[in-house]
Amino acid sequence: MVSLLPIDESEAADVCTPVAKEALPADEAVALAARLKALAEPARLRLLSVIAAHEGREACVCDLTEPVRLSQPTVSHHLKILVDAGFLTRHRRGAWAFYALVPGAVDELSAVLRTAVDVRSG
Amino acid sequence: MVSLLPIDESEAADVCTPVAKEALPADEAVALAARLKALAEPARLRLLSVIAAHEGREACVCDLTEPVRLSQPTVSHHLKILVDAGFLTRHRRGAWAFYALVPGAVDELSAVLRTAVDVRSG
DNA sequence: GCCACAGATCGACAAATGTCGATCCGGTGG
DNA sequence: CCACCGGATCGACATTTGTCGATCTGTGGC
Repeated sequence: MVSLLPIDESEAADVCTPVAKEALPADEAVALAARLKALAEPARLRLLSVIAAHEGREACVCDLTEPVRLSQPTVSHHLKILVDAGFLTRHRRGAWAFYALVPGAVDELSAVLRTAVDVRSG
Repeated sequence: MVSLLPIDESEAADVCTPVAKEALPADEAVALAARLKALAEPARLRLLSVIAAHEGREACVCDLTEPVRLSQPTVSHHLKILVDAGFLTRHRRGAWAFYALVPGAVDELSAVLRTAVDVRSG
């Protein structure tokens, strides 16, 4: 029903939505997917894990290239993505750049994920 | 330290690991990243959400193309990815293919994610 | 001032990913 | 049997993504 794929603009103004519960809005889906994309990479998961295992939950780049077996530019690239997504913070100490876990970031993401996608049997 | 990026095979046999806690093993990271990748896409998040909002937590493809505004082949493609990742099941009923949520899948993923990456302050 | 080193950025490149139209498959109903 | 409809698969294509070597930036020591 509803034809196949009209995508005509005439239905843009839907006064009353016949759908029972509205799904994830497109912009929310994009935002959530962006954060998930930051985690959906083996190297980045391992980077987070290595940092979490370090004392003080922080590490500099030179401590990270060897465990993940990647070049320094590649590690820097992944770290930037994790910082931009809010999972890490960066602060310089002397010549080194230290990356530290943002404490509740992963927890909060998984909570949002559950409420946005799964049961929500309200 | 440890030089820059040797990647020589001589250290493959590490009898005693000097690292305090071992990070995510590479294969585990790949497996977890694969499941996260399946969710890290706006269209797929919305598909899951639309299915979750349907009565009986299941829907056929014809009910899904319109909410996500994508062509039928693209929707089928995304659904296959979600099935392969274990978030949906597919079963035919007459001419239609019904996709249903796997109840605890997202919950379990977020639990694994937390324990694998985040605090684990043990 | 200059050199050495940690790290970021750039440019290039291969591989993976999202999207669609066209086509193929498989039930339903005439 | 044939037409039709829901859905899967295929082939093509543009975009994104991961990776690296080369280079730039910036900090500290001499």
